[in-house]
Amino acid sequence: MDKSLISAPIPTIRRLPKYIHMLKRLKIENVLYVSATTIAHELKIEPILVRKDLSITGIIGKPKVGFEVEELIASITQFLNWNNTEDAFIIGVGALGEAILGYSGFKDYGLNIIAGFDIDKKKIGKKIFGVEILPLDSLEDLIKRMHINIGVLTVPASESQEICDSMVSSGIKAIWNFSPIALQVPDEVILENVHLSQSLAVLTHKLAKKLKG
Amino acid sequence: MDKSLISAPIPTIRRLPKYIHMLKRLKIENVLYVSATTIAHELKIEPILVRKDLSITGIIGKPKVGFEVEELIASITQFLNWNNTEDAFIIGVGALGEAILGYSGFKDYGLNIIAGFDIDKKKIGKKIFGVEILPLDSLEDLIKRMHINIGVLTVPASESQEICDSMVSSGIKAIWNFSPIALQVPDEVILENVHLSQSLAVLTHKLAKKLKG
DNA sequence: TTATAATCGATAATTTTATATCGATAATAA
DNA sequence: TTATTATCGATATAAAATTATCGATTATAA
Ligand SMILES: NC(=O)c1ccc[n+]([C@@H]2O[C@H](COP(=O)([O-])OP(=O)(O)OC[C@H]3O[C@@H](n4cnc5c(N)ncnc54)[C@H](O)[C@@H]3O)[C@@H](O)[C@H]2O)c1
Ligand SMILES: NC(=O)c1ccc[n+]([C@@H]2O[C@H](COP(=O)([O-])OP(=O)(O)OC[C@H]3O[C@@H](n4cnc5c(N)ncnc54)[C@H](O)[C@@H]3O)[C@@H](O)[C@H]2O)c1
Repeated sequence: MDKSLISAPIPTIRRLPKYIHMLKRLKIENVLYVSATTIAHELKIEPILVRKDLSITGIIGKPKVGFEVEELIASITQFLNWNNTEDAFIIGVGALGEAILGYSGFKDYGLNIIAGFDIDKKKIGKKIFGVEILPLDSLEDLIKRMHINIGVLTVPASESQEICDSMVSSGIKAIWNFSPIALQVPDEVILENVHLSQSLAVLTHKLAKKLKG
Repeated sequence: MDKSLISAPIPTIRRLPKYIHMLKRLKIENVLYVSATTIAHELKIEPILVRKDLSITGIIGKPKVGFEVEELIASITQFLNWNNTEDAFIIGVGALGEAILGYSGFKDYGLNIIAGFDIDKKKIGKKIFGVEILPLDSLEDLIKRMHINIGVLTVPASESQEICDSMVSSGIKAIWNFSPIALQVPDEVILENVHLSQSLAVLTHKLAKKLKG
């Protein structure tokens, strides 16, 4: 049975990486077992929620001791399909694009960026963190020929819908969008947005209440 | 009555910036009125949910026409307290920190980064995008003296708890954390995490289901 | 060996969030 | 002027997510 085929609530999926972060640290510290209670305490969530989240990945715990750390990492990783890294393109190698390109951590999250695309002639042809920057013209052809499923979109907001359309027409399956725009994509294309403004909204609203209230 | 003092569900707060993005575009296009139906259609959410979200900011719509675009922008902005930008420090001016520092968009989201801090001597003393980079040693003193409320944390994960503790002891009120770590802060300190792995988890999980299922 | 304590995991209850219904309102057209 | 239509916003319902309860299990200590 392939774990990554099971459905889960989005909130659960979003918490799973938090568990992985903690578990990997525990592994480094040579901790063999960890209980839902311990995880919950560190991550400030309820133990019962931790157990529910973990159980969806198929792991079975041991009463009195908890879960085996390595087994749990493997279970979550399989569930997220992070054991199979997907090759991806990034479009727009500016400040943010370059930071993402240079971040080695994403390989642990199932993402392997193998090429960047830009319109800036000063960037095209160069290698950034070992990844070649290619002209935008070649994007469509390469998505098709290399069967790329994921596009990371870090172009200016004004350009993103156009690039998005171009990727979609080339058969891209999922777009990880960083531009502050509500991209229009067909139902079958997975769109995941990183809108930092959303996170900041929560922060500023809470802070305003704290300072004034 | 100060709008930013009203409580709202977190999901609502997280959607508000999406409305602002769309509304600002409409304003540029000289659109005067917009209905919840129109917003809902573009953002792929239910009209009733849009109305509920907007109503929490105190706006009152007009039957048959909808909401006045400018008034609605003002209403949401006030609710999020984005009309009062907060001065902030950023700690760790690496690839990501520099991208954030250079991003002019955050001023529209109530955040004004006025100084960066790092331990890298090559960076200290320089100005990046007009913002001075100062030595980490001066962080605590400056938070206190300048009454800084927000710290943006973009140091390596191994360093972040220590810097976090240092900011907390200097009286910081809110931390916007980008490192993949569950920071421990006292209850009264607002902690907002940007864990890109969470977003990626949703994407990879959906993609795996799509490709295999 | 037996009692104790911690934890798991199934089921139930509660809370939160999203959606549906419908009368009231205001613009538009007959 | 009056009918029609789109939309708002209050109230009600449904769905989703979280939290509580409790018997079963197993390591640890008496
Ligand atoms: N920098 C941040 O912290 C930050 C934060 C939130 C959102 N964003 C969003 O991320 C995106 C990128 O931001 P940035 O700060 O890196 O901007 P940037 O200007 O530094 O980089 C944009 C890059 O895209 C390239 N580009 C422009 N048009 C292109 C096209 N049609 N095809 C391919 N490449 C093209 C440019 O040459 C440049 O290299 C923007 O949409 C921005 O709103 C950035
Ligand atoms: N780059 C990305 O796309 C990305 C994505 C997700 C998360 N992150 C996280 O963001 C953080 C920064 O990532 P990055 O790619 O910019 O790393 P980076 O190595 O480019 O930058 C880190 C910066 O922090 C400085 N620094 C180190 N120790 C410090 C200390 N004690 N005090 C002050 N400054 C210190 C370094 O000199 C450097 O300038 C990391 O925690 C990383 O895991 C980055």
